[in-house]
Amino acid sequence: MNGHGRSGGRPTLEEVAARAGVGRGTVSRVINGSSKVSEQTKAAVEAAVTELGYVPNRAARALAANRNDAIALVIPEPEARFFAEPYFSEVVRGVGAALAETDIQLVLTLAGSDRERRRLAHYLSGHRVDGVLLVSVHAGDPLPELLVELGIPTVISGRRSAAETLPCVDSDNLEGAAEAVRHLLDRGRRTIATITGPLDVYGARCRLDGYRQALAAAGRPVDERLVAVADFTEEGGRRAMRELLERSPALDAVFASSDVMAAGARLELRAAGRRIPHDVALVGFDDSVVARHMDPPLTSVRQPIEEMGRTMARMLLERVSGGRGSATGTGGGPSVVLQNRLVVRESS
Amino acid sequence: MNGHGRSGGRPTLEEVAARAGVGRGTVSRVINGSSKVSEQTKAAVEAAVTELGYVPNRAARALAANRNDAIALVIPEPEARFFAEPYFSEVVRGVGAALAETDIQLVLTLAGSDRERRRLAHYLSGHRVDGVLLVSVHAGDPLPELLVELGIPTVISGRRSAAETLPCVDSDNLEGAAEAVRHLLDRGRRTIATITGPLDVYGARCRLDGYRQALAAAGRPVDERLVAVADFTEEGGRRAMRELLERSPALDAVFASSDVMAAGARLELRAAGRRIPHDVALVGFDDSVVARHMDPPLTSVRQPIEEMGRTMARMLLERVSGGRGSATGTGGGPSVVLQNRLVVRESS
DNA sequence: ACACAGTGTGGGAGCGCTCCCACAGTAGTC
DNA sequence: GACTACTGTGGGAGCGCTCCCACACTGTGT
Repeated sequence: MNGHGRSGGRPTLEEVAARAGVGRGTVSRVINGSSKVSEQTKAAVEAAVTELGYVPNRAARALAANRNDAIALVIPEPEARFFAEPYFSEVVRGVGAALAETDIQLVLTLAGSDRERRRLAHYLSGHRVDGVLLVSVHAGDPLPELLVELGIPTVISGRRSAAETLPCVDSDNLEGAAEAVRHLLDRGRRTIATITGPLDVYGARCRLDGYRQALAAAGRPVDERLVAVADFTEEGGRRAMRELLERSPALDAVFASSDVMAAGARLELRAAGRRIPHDVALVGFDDSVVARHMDPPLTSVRQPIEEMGRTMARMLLERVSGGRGSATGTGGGPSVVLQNRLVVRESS
Repeated sequence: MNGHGRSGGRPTLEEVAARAGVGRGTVSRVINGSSKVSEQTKAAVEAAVTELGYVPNRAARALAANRNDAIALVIPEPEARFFAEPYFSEVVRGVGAALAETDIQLVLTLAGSDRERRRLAHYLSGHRVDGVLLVSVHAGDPLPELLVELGIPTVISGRRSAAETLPCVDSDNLEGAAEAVRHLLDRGRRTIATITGPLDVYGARCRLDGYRQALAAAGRPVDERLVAVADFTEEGGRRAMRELLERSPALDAVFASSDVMAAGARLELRAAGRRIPHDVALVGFDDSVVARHMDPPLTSVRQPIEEMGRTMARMLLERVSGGRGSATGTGGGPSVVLQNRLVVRESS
């Protein structure tokens, strides 16, 4: 095509500038949509860009501007759970939607094992992303602190405690659980058990509190033998259900803190010869695909997960770009709580 | 905090060099594990690196070396299918495993809609990845050609036709399907229908061929009314099953080209009052989680999907780094075909 | 006439690295 | 003792951007 120098290579800013008959700075301004450029020059530059098929070199941009145009979605779970739990797919979708309009890349990071966690920490300390979305954080997790130390803007989903310092998006777990229990009471159930998530997850604890409060509000005593702690897995739900049946054979309803655990519970109930909902009513949490496909279809508390993902991403973007001007950094910020909704199906 | 200059910043190569009392070049050599550096200097540099907590700046490296240390896994499917179809999770796992040892980042790209495809094409022409893994390519897809044009090393999974030009990893679809059908014949089934994937997917066509060949080999005529084309979705499988039942009410076995379609078929069979496997035997393909959790558990052809992912990644890495030395580029390369295995469960 | 604030614009400096050329040192050869 | 042939090493030159300062030019007010 052309003689010397570059030839095969992709066009650079400088070449676009030459073509448009302007300076490098001007092209950069046009590309970044910023400040004052006359309509005329702008048009000329844009023409040159299309003619040459110019695409900015991301590495150069990152180096010069000291940013990465990338954020990480960190999911501290093993791969298996990531795919098994539809929760994550919705988060990813929401985050993706919020990012679609921007030129920001999403880096998905699973870190289930300790080894992977270390790799991740190393990766993050390389400052290769401008911000981090942290999903499903357990209580003792050192990751959030690390991020604060590194000064990387972070938004987490699900506060770690009542006094969360990081900006955070949550659903109203307590009220959602309470609604589920009220629904069971309304249906005339008398002995309502619950299967909780791991209690070092704040959200799981809130759901348990919702269960307790709803019972208390209805003037029912809370029998601790009706509470079984599990771990959000199907197998855990199964084990918990077995325990519950042993301890309180007379139960006639179960509120599980996740659909997947409800699926486990269902298997165990069926094995024990209990019919759903005739003998035992079952309610889950998440309203995931699992819920709709269960037999019978599962009543479940629907979290606006996708919206949560979208909100998180938007909050993070604001901090990332806001942080450049103001000195906001990682500092504590607003928290958003979204409402849940009970979806009633045949299992209750 | 500070007015100008570095101070707050992360350590640079130069600082490490100063600390170790060597030159920039030497540090670079140590970091990249390359060529001749005396043991002594090497140790000094490594000490400086740990003391300073040095982590290379990836953007600078990418800019200078003209590479990205990132490859893309492109999945031309909408998000919903990506999560619904366990196939992809296994691919991701395999690819992840192969990349775990390297310092190469995996960029996951879903491109279901046309709009997303265009974004992807634009992204790729920005040369932001060193190579591309292409999964589930349809016949008329322009993406592979684009990649060849851009000179980006590519490995695809599932050849597009018998005469695939790109390096490619495949499972033996034909033989897998044939084995499934032989198994049904062995069980004494006489009227075996099949639900295929979209026939512009070469692998789907191979499975259909396997079905035909197995029947032919057993001296059975192939009745075209026993073949229904679907699209790898549950709903598609359902529709296909309905068709089949209408056209050939006497069928006593179904081979579905994917587990998800088999799940759809099962719903429809059940709705029609056919018992599985008593009235109709059912076999799927993929041996995904769905298969194990179905009621009754589904006999299925197990593809070594994770291994396929691993193999693809390894092939790509070889081309990416090999391509730097030799002039290999994107050119045609070896293709690998892995064996499948029938997993027999209660549905047949 | 002068100063003075605006608006566009060009281009230098520099981001942190890799590449590679030049050169010192050491060792082997005539 | 001067030659070549290494092996390590230092550091210049860029990679393609963004940032920002300097410099036209235009106006407006005195």
